[in-house]
Amino acid sequence: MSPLSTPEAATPAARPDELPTRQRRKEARPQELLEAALALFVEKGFAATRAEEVAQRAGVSKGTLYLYYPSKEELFKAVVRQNLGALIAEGKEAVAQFEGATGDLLVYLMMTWWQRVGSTQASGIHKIVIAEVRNFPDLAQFYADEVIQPADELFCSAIERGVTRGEFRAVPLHEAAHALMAPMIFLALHRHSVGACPVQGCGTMDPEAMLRTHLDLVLRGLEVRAPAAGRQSTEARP
Amino acid sequence: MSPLSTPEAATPAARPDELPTRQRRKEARPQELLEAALALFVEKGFAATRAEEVAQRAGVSKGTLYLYYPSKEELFKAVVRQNLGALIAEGKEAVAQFEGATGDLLVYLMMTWWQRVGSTQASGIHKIVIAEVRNFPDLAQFYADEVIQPADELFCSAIERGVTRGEFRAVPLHEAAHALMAPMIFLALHRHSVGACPVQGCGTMDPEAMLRTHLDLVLRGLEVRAPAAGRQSTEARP
Amino acid sequence: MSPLSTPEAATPAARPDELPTRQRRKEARPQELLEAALALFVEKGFAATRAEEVAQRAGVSKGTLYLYYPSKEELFKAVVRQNLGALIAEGKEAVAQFEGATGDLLVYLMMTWWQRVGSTQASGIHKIVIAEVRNFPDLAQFYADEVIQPADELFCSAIERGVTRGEFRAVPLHEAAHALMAPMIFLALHRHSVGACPVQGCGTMDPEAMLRTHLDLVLRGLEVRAPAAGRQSTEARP
Amino acid sequence: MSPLSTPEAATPAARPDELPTRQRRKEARPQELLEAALALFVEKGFAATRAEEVAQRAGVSKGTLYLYYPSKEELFKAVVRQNLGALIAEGKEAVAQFEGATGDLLVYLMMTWWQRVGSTQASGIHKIVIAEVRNFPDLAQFYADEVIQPADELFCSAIERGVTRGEFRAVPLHEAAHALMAPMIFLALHRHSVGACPVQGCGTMDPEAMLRTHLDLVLRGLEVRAPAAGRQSTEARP
DNA sequence: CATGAATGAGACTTCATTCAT
DNA sequence: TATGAATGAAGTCTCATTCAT
Repeated sequence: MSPLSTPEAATPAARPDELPTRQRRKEARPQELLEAALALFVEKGFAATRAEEVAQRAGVSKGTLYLYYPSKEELFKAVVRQNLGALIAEGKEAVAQFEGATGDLLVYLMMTWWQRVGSTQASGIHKIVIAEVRNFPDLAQFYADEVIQPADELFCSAIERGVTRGEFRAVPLHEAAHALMAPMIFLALHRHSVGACPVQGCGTMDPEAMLRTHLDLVLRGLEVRAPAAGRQSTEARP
Repeated sequence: MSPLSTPEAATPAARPDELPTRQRRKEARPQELLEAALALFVEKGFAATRAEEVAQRAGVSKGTLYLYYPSKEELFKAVVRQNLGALIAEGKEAVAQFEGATGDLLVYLMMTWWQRVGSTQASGIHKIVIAEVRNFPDLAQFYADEVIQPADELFCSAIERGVTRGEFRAVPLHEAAHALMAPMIFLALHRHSVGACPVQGCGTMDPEAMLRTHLDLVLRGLEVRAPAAGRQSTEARP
Repeated sequence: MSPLSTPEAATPAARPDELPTRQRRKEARPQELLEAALALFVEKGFAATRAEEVAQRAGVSKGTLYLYYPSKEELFKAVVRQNLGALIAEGKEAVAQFEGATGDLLVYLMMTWWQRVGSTQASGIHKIVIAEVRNFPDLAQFYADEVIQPADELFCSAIERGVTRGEFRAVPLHEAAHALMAPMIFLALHRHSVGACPVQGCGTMDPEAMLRTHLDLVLRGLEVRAPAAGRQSTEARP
Repeated sequence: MSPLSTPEAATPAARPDELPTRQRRKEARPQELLEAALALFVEKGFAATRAEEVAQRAGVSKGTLYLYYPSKEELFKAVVRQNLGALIAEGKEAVAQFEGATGDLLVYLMMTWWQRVGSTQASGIHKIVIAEVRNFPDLAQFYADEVIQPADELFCSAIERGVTRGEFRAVPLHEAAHALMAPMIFLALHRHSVGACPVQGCGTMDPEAMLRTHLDLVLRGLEVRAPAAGRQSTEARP
C-alpha cells in the first residue's frame, strides 16, 4: 500500500556542506541544540530532560548551551516554535489542488500526514505541547494559531468539498473533522508514550491497519445514503 | 440500564453534623488526598507536582500524605484506580447484561464515559500518562494492565457483540475500538491542555456535539450494507 | 567438649508468675520495653532503630513508650545501664575461689564468659557501646567503671596468681590480660556485625575452635621456659 | 623490607607555591573529601554523619561532594579502599618477598599495621563497620571481600610459611590468625570508643607495650617445642 | 494511662545555573 | 567563545515527638 512504516528513520541526515570550521560550527550551534533538545524533550518530557544531556547530545558543554539560550524554558519554547512552524509550512504546501473523489482526498491527506508527521519524531511535539502548555501559557496561543486552526480549516474545507459535491452527507464540519483527525493524532501520541515502553501484553498496535480501518469506518459514515434509523434519538442515558 | 453512582458528587458532600474528630478525619483523608492529587496532577503534571502541595491542598502536612500512600507513584496509582478502575468494571458488566441494539450499547458506553470521566477532572489522567509514562516504567505497566487492556477488551467485546448479532459488518475489532475511543480521549486531552488555556479564537468545541457526530459517523460506518466500492484501492496520490 | 554453641536460645524465657492483669502489665512495662530495645539496638544500632519498632516489639503503642522514657536517647541509656549492671553482677559472682592450675582457671573463665555472655544477646551490648559512646559521653565513664575496670582486674588477678605460683612467666599483667580477652570479645562483636550478614565467601568462623586455638597459643606463651631468643629486639621497622 | 610510603603524611602537606586555581583544586578534592569523610565517620558513625558535614569540612558545598562520589555509601567505600586496601596489598607483597624468620615477618606485619592504621584515624573504620554493617548489606559484602578476606589470607599465609619452614607448630591457620589480629583490632576499637572519651581511671593503655606483649605471647605460643601436657582436657568446672 | 494520627525538621540526592579559567 | 567545576535551592521520603481522644 505505502511506506507507512519506517518511523524515526530520517533523523539527523547528512548535513552535506559540512566543513567543521569553528566558524561553521558556531553558526550551526543553535540548530544543533534545538535538534538535540527536540529529541530529548520528546523522549523524556521537559522536566525530566537535563540541560546537560541536551548539551552533550549537541556535542557542546553545559555552559555553551546557556550561551545560546538563557534558560531551559526558553530553549523549550524555541524548540516548540521552530518545529511547529515547519509543521504548518508542510501542511499548507500539501493542501494544494486536488482532483478526484473527496474520499480519496481525505485518504491522501491522512496518509500524507502519517508519513510526514505521525510516523516521525515531529509528532512528538504534539506530546510535548499537550503535556506542558499549561505550564507555559504563552505557548497556548501560538499552538492554537499555528496548528489547531490551520489543521481544522484544512480538514473542514475538504469535508465541505465532499458535501458540496454531493459525495458526503451534510455533517457538522468541525465535529466531523475532529472524528477524522483524532484517531490519527492519538496514534502518534501513543507511539511516544505507552507505545514506547516495554510493557507486557497489550499487543502492539499496527498503525497502518488502524488507519485503514478508521478511514473505512468514517468514510462509510460520511457516504450519502438513507439515514440510519433514529440514531440521534436513541441516546440511552440512564 | 444501571444505577450509575456519581462518585465525584458524593465527596466533600454532606459531612453531616458529625464533629470533625480525629477519627472522622482519618476516614475522610484518603478521599481528600486523592482529590487533591488528581487536581494537581492534572494541572501541573505528575513530576511537577510536589508531594507537599498535594498534602497542603488536602489540608494536611507532608508527613500525613505518606501515612496513607507510601510514595508519590502509589498515590498516582490510587488516583487512577479510583477514577478509571471502577468505571471500566461497570462497563464490563453493562456489556454483559445489555439487552437491545448494539449501537445503543455503544452510545451508552460512550455517554457514560463522558459523564463520569470525560467531563470531569478524571479525564486529565490521560494527559498525565501520555506525558510522563516514559519516565516511570512502573506506571507504564500498571496503566497498560489496569486501563488500556481492560478498556480495549470492553470495547472489542461490545463491537464483537454487534458483529455476532449481525448488526455490524465484520471489522477488525481492535482497530475499530481505537477509532471509537480515540476521539473521546483526544477531546479529553485537549480540554486539559490547550483547552485549559485562555486562547483567543479557536472556537470552543462543544464536546457533546462532537461526540454525537462522532458516534453518528462511526455507527453508520459499522452498519451492515452493501460495501462501499473500492475505498481502499482508490488512493489518489498526485 | 561443652555447650559452646546454642547462642540466642535463652531469650524471653518463661516469665512464670504471669497474670496479665492490667496492673501487672503496667509494672512490667519498663522491663519489657528495655528488652525490646536491647534486641533492636543490638541488631540495628541506635540510630537505625525506630522508636515505633521498639514499642511494637514490646506490645505497646508508640505513645506509651514515651510515657516511660522521655526520649529515644534516654531509653538507650537505660538499656545500656540495665544490661551492663547485670553483666558485672554475673562476672563478680563467677570469680569465686578456684583451686587447681591457673591455666585451667583461665580456661574456665573464658569458657564461662563465652557461654554466659559471648554467645548471648548480652554481648551485643559491647557492640552498642563501642558504636555509640562517643555520641553519649556520659556512658563512657559508666562503661569504664562497670565493665572495663572489673574485667581487667579479674583477668589481671588470675594471671598474677599464675605468676605468683610460678606457673607463668612474669609478664605485664594488663597487657597479657588484653591479649587474652580481646579475641574473645572480638569474636562476639563479629557475630553481631559482619557475622550476622549473609556475605558470600568468608567462611563462617567456628567460635569453639577459635577459642581453643587462642587459649592453646596464649597459655603456651605464658608457660615458664627458656626465653625465645631475642624476640623483643628483632622489631623490623623500615 | 620495603619502602612503605606514608599516605596520611603526604596529604595536606606541602601544596607548594601553586596558586589555588580551580584545576589544582579539582585534583586535590578527592583526597580532601576522603580525609574529611574519614574523620567524621570515625567520630560520629556512618549513618550519623551528614553528607553536607563532610562537604563543609572539606571546604566545598553539598553538591560538590556528589560530583566526586555518587553516594554516601560509595564515599565510604572509597575511604576504606584508600586506607586499608593499599596496605593489605603491600602486606601480601611483603609476605612474598620476606627473607628471614617468620616470627620477624609477623612482627613486621603487625608493626606496619600499627603505624599505618592502628595509630591513625584509619583504625576507626573497624568501629564503623562493626557498628553499622548490618544496616548496609552492600557494605557488608564489600568489606568482607576487600578487607576481611584479604587480611585473613595475608596472615594465614604468613603463619603457614612459619609452619612450612618448621618454625611454628602446626596450628589451625584461620584460628591462629584470628588470635593474632584480634587484639590489634580490639585496641583500635577501644581507641575510637571509650578511649576517645575523657574517662577517669582506667589507666590509659600503652598500645605499643600491648602489642609487644601480645606478640611475645603468641609467638612463643607458636614456637615448636614439646607440647604442653593436656591443656584441652583439664577443664575444671566447679 | 494508652493510643495512634499528625506534624515538621531534616536527611540524601539532583540539577539548573553561574563564573573563573 | 567555550568549558566544566562549583553551587545551593528544591524534591522525596523518614521518623522522633506531640497531643486530642
